[in-house]
Amino acid sequence: MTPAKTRTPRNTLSAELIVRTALDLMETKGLDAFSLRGVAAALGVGPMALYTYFRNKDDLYDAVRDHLMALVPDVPADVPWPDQVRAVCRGLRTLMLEHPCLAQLLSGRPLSGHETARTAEGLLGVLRSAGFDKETAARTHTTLFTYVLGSTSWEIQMAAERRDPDAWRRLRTTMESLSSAEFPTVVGLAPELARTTGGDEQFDYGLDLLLAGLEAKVRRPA
Amino acid sequence: MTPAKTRTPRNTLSAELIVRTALDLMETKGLDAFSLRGVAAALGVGPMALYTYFRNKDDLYDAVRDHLMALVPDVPADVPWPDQVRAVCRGLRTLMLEHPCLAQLLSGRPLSGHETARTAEGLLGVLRSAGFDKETAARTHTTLFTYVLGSTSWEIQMAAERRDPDAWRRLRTTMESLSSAEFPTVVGLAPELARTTGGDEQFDYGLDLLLAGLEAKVRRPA
DNA sequence: ACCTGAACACCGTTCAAGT
DNA sequence: ACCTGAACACCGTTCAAGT
Repeated sequence: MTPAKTRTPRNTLSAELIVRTALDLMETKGLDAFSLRGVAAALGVGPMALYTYFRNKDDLYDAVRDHLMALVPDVPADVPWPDQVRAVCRGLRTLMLEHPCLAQLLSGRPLSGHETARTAEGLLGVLRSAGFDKETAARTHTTLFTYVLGSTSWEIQMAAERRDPDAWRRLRTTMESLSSAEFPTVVGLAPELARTTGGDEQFDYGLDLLLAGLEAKVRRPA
Repeated sequence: MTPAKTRTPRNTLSAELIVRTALDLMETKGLDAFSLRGVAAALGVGPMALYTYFRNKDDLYDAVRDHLMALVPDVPADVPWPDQVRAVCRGLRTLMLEHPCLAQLLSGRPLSGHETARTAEGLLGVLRSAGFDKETAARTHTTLFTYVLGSTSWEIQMAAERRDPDAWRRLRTTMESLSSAEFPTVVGLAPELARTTGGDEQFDYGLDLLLAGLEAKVRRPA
C-alpha cells in the first residue's frame, strides 16, 4: 500500500526546486563558491541528477537569473516619466542589492529569458511614451541599464571588500601608502571617495545626471 | 665551469614574466579558462613555483590588473575639461576593449594598486580644476568610472556572445519567440536594440548625457 | 523519464623536502 | 631564496547502466 520505495528521493526533484536551492547557496556562500555538486549535495541527490533538468552549469545560471528578474517591480503608472525611469532603475538596483549574485549573473551571462524582456519592455515603454524616437529610446535604455549594472556591481564589490577584514586592511594600507606628492587629489579627497563608493545618494547622483541630460534633450531635440 | 645545472629553468622566473604569461593566457583562452596550473605549464615549471612570487591566485589577478592599468593614457592638456573627461573615459574603454579580461578584473576584484590610483588622480584632477567641489568631484568620478565599467563590460559580453554560434542562435531564438502582444515595444524596437548593444556611438551617447548633466550643474551649481 | 556510480581531466593550495 | 613532487579536497561533465 506504500507505493513509494524507501529510497529517499522519488520524483521530489523539479527545475524550480533546483533553482531555489541554487539561489539559496549562491546567496549563502557566494557565487564563486557555488557548485553543481554543492546543489546536488544540498538536495541529497547525485550530481548527475541535475542534468535531467539543466543542460549544464550555465543553463542553471540562466534559470536562476530569470527567476530573479521576475522580481523586478512593474513600472508605476500616473507619475511623470522621469519618476518612472527613476523607479525602474531603483527597483533593479534594490533587487541586485538584495540578491548580490544577480549583478554577477547579469554581467557574466547573455541576457535571454522572458523576465529580462519584461523589464526591458517596461523601461522602453516609458521612454517611447515620453516621446523619444526608436533609436533614442533604445540608446537610452542601454545607457540606463549599463549604468545601473555598473554602479551597483561596483557598490556590491566594495561592500564585500569592507566585510573581508584582510582585503579591507590591504586597501587601507594601499591608500595610506600613496604619496601626496604623486597623488595629491586622490589623497586630498580620500574621505569623499570613501563616501561615494556606494549608497542611495551616490546612485541617485549619477542617475540624476543622466536624467538631466535626457530632459535637456526633450526640451530641444537633436 | 658551467655553473648552471642542466635543469632547464634556473632563476629565469620573475614576477613580471609570470604576469606577462598570465595576461597572454587570459587573452588567448579567456579569463574563465585561466588557471595557475596553465601559467606554470606555459612557463615550464611546477605549479608551486608561482607561489614564490604571488601569495595566491587573487594576488596574481591584482598584479595583472595593475599591469594593464599602467596602459591607461594620461589626461590631455590644453583642451576644455569636458574633452578631458571624454578622453579619459574613452581611453579606459579602449583599453578594456583591447584587453577584455580587464573589465572582469576590475569588476571582480578590489581596486588597490598604484596604477589604478594614477587613473583616478587624472580624472579627479580634471574635475577639481573644472571647479567642482570635493564632494561633487568624488561623486562624478565614481559615476563616470562605473558608467565606463558597466557599459564596456556589457559591450564585451555581447560581443563574446555574437562570436559563440550556439549562444547567438539561442539569443535569436529567444528574441523571435517574444510575442508582440506581450512585449510590443521590445519586438518593435528589435533592430534598434541590436544596434545599441555596443560601439563608439552608443558609448558616447551615454557619456554625453552625463556630460550634459554636468555642464548644467556648472552653469547653475546646486 | 529520471537517477545512480564510476571515471576523466581538471582545479587551488598545503606540506615536506630539496638546492 | 627558489623550486619540486606528492597529496588533499575539490570541480564540471561524459558514459554506461539501472529503474
